[in-house]
Amino acid sequence: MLDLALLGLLSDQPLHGYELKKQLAEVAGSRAAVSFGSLYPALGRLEKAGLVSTVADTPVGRSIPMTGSLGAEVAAVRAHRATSGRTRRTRKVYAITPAGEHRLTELLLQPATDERTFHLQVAFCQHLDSAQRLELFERRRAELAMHRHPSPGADRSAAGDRLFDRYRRALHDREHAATNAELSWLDDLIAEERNLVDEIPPGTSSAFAAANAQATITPSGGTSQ
Amino acid sequence: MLDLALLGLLSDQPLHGYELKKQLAEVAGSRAAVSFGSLYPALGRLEKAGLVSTVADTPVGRSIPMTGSLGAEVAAVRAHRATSGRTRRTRKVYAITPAGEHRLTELLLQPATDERTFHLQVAFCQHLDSAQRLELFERRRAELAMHRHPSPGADRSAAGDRLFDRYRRALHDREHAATNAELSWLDDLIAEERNLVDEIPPGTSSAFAAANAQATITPSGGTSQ
DNA sequence: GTCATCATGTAAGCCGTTACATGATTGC
DNA sequence: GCAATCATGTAACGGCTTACATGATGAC
Repeated sequence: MLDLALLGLLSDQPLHGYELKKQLAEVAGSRAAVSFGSLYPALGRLEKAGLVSTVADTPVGRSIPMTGSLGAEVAAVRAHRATSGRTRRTRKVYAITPAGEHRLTELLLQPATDERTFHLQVAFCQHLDSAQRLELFERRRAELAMHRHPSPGADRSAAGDRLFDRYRRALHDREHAATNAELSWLDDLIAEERNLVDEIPPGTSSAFAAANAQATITPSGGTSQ
Repeated sequence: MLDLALLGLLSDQPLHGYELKKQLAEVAGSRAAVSFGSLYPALGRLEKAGLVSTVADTPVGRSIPMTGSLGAEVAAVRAHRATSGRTRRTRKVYAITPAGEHRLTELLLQPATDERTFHLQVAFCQHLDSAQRLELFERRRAELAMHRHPSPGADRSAAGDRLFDRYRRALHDREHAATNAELSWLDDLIAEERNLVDEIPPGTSSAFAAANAQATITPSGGTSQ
């Protein structure tokens, strides 16, 4: 899980440990927060495995909106020089390596064991192509639909029935509603992804696909752009 | 987390390990499933601590609806004798002790570290009185409301903005919706609990309170309101 | 007599945590 | 100078998992 989070974050831009922790909480919600005690050893491990490498010290702060395929380190360094002349020797800035990118793709495709991992996979699924994303979403959907609780009113007598008090019933009903909400969220994602696949004939360059993905946004609740 | 689950389950009725695992998955959803590798050592630990004790072997299956204050072990043994003459020597049936009940109450009142624990606390909160339940629900509500994500449309520029792609936006929006859903679920629970407190003047016997809690049930059909 | 299920346990290991230790930079 | 924050790390430990080992019971 940590590897996925770290590699995913670093595939956006090079970062140092402290900043990684902050951005992780931001991207994946406070529930995915990790402690330094696991973060730094993990970075060391990833570096030893050749999946990330330390680059020149670069304060990241508010980065440039990432204009395109421009080498991320270069951009970051440039931003630094422009912003302040200070050097911060104590920071170790990590960047993802090609091997790391490869590993990231593996981690994104690998069936998620838990909710948090799936969450992270979605957060970084921009690195996949539409077909792979569809697989990701649909696998999750199948998983959810499988061990779905029976609906609130149904068949109280079946299944041993540990639901003999109001609180367990409330819990059970809420669980059911939450699952349904996630299912329809997934259905939306899947439907949109299918549209992308239809609009972009196979073989089209990923640059075009990426641009398209940015443009095609659902008008929902103020998420206009 | 395991202790809470085990003590909670055993406070309903005596059970052996294998059965505990099954019922745990049932009550708390498949996400709370534990493996034998942690279950049995945990039971051993609880026994050594005097929070549970082994009782005579009792096949539990469909237990009697737990008529009241009747000693649970006695009931279970009686059920056994009536159902079949077989003895299953290999099972170790555990029952909760008074010390265990006390510990259970502690665990139910202790601020939940994670979602799963809160889930379990609700599942077993029948053992608390209304005031304590209210505290439980309201603490959770405060927690949720605190690090609540900003609403979907709001203030894109703030907060460093790691939300530059549609998938992260979708994730973020869903998170927001899920939090709101849980908040209103909690509000319902809290409102109902307040009604109970109002209906039952302080000082009333807990037996009456329990009967009342059983009787005042929302007409299902979901969390309408 | 053999297979599936029920039933209990141990050992090794993974993945994360908290607590501790250290030091640089910035603002007052 | 002093405190708050930034920044990196280590050590000990906790809780849960998988894999392994064992054996009883019941169905066919």
